[in-house]
Amino acid sequence: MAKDKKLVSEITSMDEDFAQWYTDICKKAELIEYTSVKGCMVIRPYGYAIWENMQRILDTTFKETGHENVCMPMFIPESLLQKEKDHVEGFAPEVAWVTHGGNEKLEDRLCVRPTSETLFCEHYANIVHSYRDLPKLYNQWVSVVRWEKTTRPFLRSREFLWQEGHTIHATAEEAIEETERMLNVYADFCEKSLAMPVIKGKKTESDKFAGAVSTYAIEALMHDGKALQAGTSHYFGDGFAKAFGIEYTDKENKRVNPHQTSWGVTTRLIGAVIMTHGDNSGLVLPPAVAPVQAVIVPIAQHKEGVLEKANELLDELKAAGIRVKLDDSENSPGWKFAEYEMKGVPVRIEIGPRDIEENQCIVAVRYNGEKKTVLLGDLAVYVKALLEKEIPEGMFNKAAENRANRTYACTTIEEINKSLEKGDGFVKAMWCGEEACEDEVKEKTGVGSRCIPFEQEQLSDKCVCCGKPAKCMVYWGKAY
RNA sequence: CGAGGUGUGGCUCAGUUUGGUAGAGUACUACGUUCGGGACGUAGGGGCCGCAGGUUCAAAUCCUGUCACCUCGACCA
Repeated sequence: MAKDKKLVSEITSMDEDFAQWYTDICKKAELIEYTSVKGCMVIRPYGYAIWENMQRILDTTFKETGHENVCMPMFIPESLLQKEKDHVEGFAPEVAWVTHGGNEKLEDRLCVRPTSETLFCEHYANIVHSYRDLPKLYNQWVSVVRWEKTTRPFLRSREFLWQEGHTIHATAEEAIEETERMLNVYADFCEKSLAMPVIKGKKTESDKFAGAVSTYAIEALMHDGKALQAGTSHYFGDGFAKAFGIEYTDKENKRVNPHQTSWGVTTRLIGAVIMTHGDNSGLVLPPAVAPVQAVIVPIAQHKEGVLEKANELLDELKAAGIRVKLDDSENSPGWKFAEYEMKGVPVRIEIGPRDIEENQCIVAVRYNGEKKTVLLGDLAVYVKALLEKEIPEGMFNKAAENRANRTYACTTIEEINKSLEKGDGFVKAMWCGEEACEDEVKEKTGVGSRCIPFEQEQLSDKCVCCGKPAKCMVYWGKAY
């Protein structure tokens, strides 16, 4: 077991050292390891277990909403990728190509999927013939490859794990409803399971997915005031259907094109959790996705009765359905405290000779550092309540407060610049809808449009940039 | 791709200016003492000093080339 776990930098000196703080946590909490494959990373067991928990929760919801899991090939022939013009233009600069099979050169080279719309389309074209075949609600858990120039663990790597949902519907209304429904699934997951507040909204024209009619997104604000897109949901209209020749016969015996959606979240969510909740001592995990929800640290474990009692507590908490671990290694208690704080374990239970005499133990909460003495008889119920209610709610409120402190409502460019002097964050400002203004705001202030939130506010009736009548309020922010 | 920086035990680095036995901290192994916030002692193992050439009696150190990685800028879940 490696023991040098101290964080090199601290979050208090946020601006310069934030990136260092972030990568330190990724490595020291044993989430990842770098490899000889540039821009890719090993997700280690502890990091992968977080992802598995996210998968389990989301997949359960997908099943409840009627989706079926499938698996498409990893390769897409160039000819297939070419069929939808906007789509190929958007993805071409960042796809990896397979040019040879063994020693033979391929006639139609294959790209390693950057996303699977084209494959799903080909499949739909084969199986959708009648209105009775619709809708089809699919999802797949796979990895995709995008040849990024600069990479960062979880936030941007060349290969990443994700879930991509793809659905096809008879009508536009149905498809739009699905797009919004899945965005809400993501938002609920982020807010309830990850304790991370998000803004739900629509992307501007310039920022939408390649080939989409409209793109919806959830945006979260990180510790350092930068915005992170945590999930997307796209409505495609019938554009892909036309390009791929997907048609069905409706009730009136007419041939028509169906309407499609796709939506996805990725292992980036792990990065979002780190940067939303992490602190100077390391990672802070929301209980719902923490691989270990509670750790028992015995004090003076060589003394009689300590390990026996610790094991009793272990069994009791396990029986209560808590993911609990007893660390009976030879490391000192202080070392163990620091170790599990680094790894973000939500609850720590200390049990030593003094406690055993008093029939109690100490329960420490990771996210706020609070320690309490709890009678052994009450422990399981107490910890269960912490994990299910108090900790997730407390973490959410803390994150929401940070976001509120870093959200600025502005009516002029000058005001935006002045606000940002206090630190990066979300800027709320009115917009006329013109791309020129969107670009100008970014150029003059450094913040780009993140989304047009569903929850609109009327901050003023003029565009923050050109002063012409405003169409909507936009969230602006710096991206990673 | 444009600019800057760094390559030395697993990790963090010193040593390079001025060439002369390969260093420290930490981690690792063993034994003993410890144990309520990253314990201590003793002993031990571990290096083609990024790679390839060159100069020299002698190169981690000087010269040439090369590769890799990191940070900052444009694109991106």
